[in-house]
Amino acid sequence: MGLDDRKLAVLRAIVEDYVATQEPVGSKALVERHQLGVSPATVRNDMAVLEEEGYIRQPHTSAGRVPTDRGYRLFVDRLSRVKPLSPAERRAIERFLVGAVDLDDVVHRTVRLLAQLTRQVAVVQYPSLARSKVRHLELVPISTTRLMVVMIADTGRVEQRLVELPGPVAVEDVTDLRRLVNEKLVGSRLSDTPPLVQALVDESTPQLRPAMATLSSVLLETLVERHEERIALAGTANLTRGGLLDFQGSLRPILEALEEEVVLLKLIGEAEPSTTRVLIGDENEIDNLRAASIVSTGYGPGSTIVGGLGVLGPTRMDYPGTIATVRAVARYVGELLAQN
Amino acid sequence: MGLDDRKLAVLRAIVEDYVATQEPVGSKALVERHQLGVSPATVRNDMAVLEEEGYIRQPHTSAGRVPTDRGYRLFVDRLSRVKPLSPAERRAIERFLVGAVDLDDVVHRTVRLLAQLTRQVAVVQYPSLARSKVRHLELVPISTTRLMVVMIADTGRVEQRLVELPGPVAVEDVTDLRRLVNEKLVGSRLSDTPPLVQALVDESTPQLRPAMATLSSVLLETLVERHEERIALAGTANLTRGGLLDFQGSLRPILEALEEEVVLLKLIGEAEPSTTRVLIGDENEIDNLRAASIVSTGYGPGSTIVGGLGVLGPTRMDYPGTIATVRAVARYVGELLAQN
DNA sequence: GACTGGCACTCGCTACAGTCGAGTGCCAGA
DNA sequence: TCTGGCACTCGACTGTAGCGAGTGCCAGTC
Repeated sequence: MGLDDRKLAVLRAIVEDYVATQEPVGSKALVERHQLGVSPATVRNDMAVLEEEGYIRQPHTSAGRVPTDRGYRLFVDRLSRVKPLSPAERRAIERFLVGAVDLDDVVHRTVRLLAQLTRQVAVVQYPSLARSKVRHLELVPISTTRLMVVMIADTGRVEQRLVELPGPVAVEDVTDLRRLVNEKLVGSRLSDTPPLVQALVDESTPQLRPAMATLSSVLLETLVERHEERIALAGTANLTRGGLLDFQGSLRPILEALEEEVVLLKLIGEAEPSTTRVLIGDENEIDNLRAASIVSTGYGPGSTIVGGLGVLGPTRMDYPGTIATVRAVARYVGELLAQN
Repeated sequence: MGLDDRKLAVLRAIVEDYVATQEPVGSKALVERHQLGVSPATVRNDMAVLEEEGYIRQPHTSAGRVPTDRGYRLFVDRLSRVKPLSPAERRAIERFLVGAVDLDDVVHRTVRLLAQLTRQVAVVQYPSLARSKVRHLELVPISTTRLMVVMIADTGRVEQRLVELPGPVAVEDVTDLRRLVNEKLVGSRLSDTPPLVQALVDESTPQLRPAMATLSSVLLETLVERHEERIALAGTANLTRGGLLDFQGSLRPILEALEEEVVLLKLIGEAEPSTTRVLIGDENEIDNLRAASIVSTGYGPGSTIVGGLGVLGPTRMDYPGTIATVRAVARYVGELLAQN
């Protein structure tokens, strides 16, 4: 029941042709377009086996074959090598590199670039706060009882939050607070801060304690507990390529899923170093995305990972090309971040 | 050739029925469902006139009538009154009010609320920087030659930008810079700052001048010239309601337009006080949105306007209901902003 | 003069039958 | 083990026919 080399070649040919033409592929067309060295009849026999094993299926009798999710999986794992990028793509990536002024700018450029190169929906997670270190905390008095706290992370992310103090606080006290939190927190990972933040409250003078208590609880709440993840999205219009054949006629579930940040984070936010994750159709845990595939990876300066990025498209997707592009973009973004 | 009352009533009935059923409406069905007090034949004559005048049209001979963009326009201008909100809607809006911690939070909640209530695509512009006043400018040294400048506006918006200085600057000099820019700029409208910023450079000591020059050019460039407008979007999945009948079969142009911030800003960002703007189909200047209508208005604390919000949907839209909802949401958001 | 009922006509939609052809499974033979 | 041949399946397409919603027009009525 093992699949011999020719059967694998047949599967590969089916996947490639189907991805290219979007039409079920038959035995005759297959031998014409690929040098398989055997007759259509033989290919048919191979196809019968592949179908039995669940790698391909027939939309209906007397139609060609179409890869199943399982077929794509085998293709990705064993039958394809990563395509080298074209010079044009390489240039496009480099061109986008220059002139980014800002983390926001970098993320937006990246997500658009990714959408454009892969012609799919692109998703980029902002550097995760949980994986960032505090570079600076700024406290800006808005009124006597209100403070704007601005956190600048080493990844370039800036988050702010309004803090409603329990009572009025003098300007000099704000200065003290600022000094204290910076002394204690700068340089530490946000995910490691809870004990430090607690210590801050404990060590405060009685005068500062109430303010420090609210401040620290806000810090914990916004920056650590429900860690403010952010996401950028682009290329949704690419979903309409290939008419209504992909995604079985309705974009609705896909569009709904794309609006849920939580869902997207789950998909691209769980990146591991230097791996590219490919989720094909059913492998996906989100019901709305059963008709889609996701290719994602982590990015970050050097070999550390601060966030994820990836693309989403129909299961009928050019996996080798997409994987190559996603990896390349992630690497470039990493370099860009390392420069700062 | 003026339209008498009954003809207007017929038009109104056609619009209402078509919006409700999404099907061309015929003379017989019309007299059955509305108390017009005349026979189908009479209605047919009226329809013929309405068609001649360009308010309705027939998709094909022997089909019912469908309103044209011009018909909708007449309906909106003269035949509909703003629907009062249902208690449920009112409650929904109020419920969303409480618990917003942040400008970001407010904007996101608003856009989701709007999408949910109108069942259309919702767009909310962040308070425009051009219409905000500077509340505070913070300069945070990132390295000796790099400064993070954080601007906090009175509307709650916070923008940051990395500044690459021409040479190293001492910490005390940063303190001076900070004091100077705040003294000069706090309280002023961003759109009015260019001369002030120029003055800042002129009045600087020779020691500070190079740094101040770069700083001020960055300020001008990011905050004034290409005034960093931001936009939030929600409810794209609502585009798929009504199958493919709306938007003549393809969502692509719509989705493309929605990705262009510039386009959206043009649509909802040009708000005038206390007016609700309705753009119907062709009236729209963006080609991609010829099949869509936009209902938008301005919002802001009190009677001032700091940004725009609105929804986008098919021309076949419940205008009275949508207008009411958009207005109500804008008013509530304004109140919310006034509290801060 | 305005409205109405009646009538012939239009034309999209659906159902049905027939044809075509791509593609298959199977089998006997090399 | 592969191949050529053959019968079979079934979706896609075409053409025809009947149905019915809806129209425009006209003669008649109030």
